Amino acid sequence: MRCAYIEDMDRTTNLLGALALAITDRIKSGMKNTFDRSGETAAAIVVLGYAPGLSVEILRQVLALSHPGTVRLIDRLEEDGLVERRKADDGRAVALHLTAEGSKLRQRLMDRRLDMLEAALEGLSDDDRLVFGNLLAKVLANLPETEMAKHRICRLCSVKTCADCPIPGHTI
Amino acid sequence: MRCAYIEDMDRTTNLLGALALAITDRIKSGMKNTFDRSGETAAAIVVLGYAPGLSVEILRQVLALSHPGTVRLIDRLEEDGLVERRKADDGRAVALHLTAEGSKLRQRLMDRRLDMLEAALEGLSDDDRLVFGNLLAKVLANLPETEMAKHRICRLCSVKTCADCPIPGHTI
DNA sequence: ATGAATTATATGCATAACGCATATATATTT
DNA sequence: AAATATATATGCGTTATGCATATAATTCAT
Repeated sequence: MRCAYIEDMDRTTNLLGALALAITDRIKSGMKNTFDRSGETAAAIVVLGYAPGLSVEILRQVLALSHPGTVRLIDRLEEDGLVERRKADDGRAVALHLTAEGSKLRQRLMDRRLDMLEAALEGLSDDDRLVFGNLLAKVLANLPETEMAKHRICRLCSVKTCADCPIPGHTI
Repeated sequence: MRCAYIEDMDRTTNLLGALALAITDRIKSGMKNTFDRSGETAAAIVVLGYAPGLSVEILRQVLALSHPGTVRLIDRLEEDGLVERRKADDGRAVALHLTAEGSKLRQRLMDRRLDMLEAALEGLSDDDRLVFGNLLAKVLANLPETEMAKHRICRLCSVKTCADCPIPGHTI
């Protein structure tokens, strides 16, 4: 026999999974309409906007891809004219930079993501939104187990600075 | 100039995207440890558990894949010994059924998903959890625009019945 | 009731997005 | 200066997809 209390816990747990899935579906599909690539390609563009000159190795860790996977991802973005490989201080490394076109696309991707999120939150009152935001922040603050996980969680975020970011000690 | 009100709205919007991404990352990675396939394959197993005898065509709509994509997905699951194609009433159609092994794997996948979700909610008080669950339900209730979208949102859910499901009129 | 349209599935072929193993170039350490 | 470590790139294979098309069964219109 299970008490109502436990049932409520299960409900919250499962609902979080359902909403997370629905929201990422929508964001992915919205972004795919703007930029016809899948996987971590869009995330790479957003991250490179926050961290111009990033190396392939660090980008790899943020995207949680293999080394060759990241190299090929950058190959594709370079072919698309969205990213440039430049010389880095460390002669082994490559400094990745968005082109002007890449920056424009990045803004469109981020806007599209926010559109999808806004639409999803349409039914919430202003009060509900505030409460919801604070709870989201509380959950987010507990999630990352490493420094890199913080960057990873924020790899699609639309914030200029992370002053408001609930994830402690996170600056990209 | 932007007022604090708008800033809070933006924060909630963005945080929902960040949390959704982090949670689906974790669920995907947890499920992948249990079952080394990606894409919609795990979702197919969960859905077929709820709807034994489902046709490829309906499954295709739930998973939002192309027809050939779904046929090949079922080919893989059949090769893995997880799904069987049986005769359907409609002679054109195929009735998809999980094998015993498929059902066992399905339970492991659903357990793994709940484990990841439980871990994410660890930092919330019981009160917070209830409030959070009600807000998640409110957002979820507004999301689906078609009947099929309801099934799609619930394609990984861990619920025997949808009596508690916040999505109106949803029975699989 | 029969031919036409529709529906369900499957196959041929191609591609995007990866991973593993390995090679190469540059830095760092001993 | 040699050995080791680090950053990137390439060869090759695989998984999960899509588009175009073929085949089989059902439904509909006459």
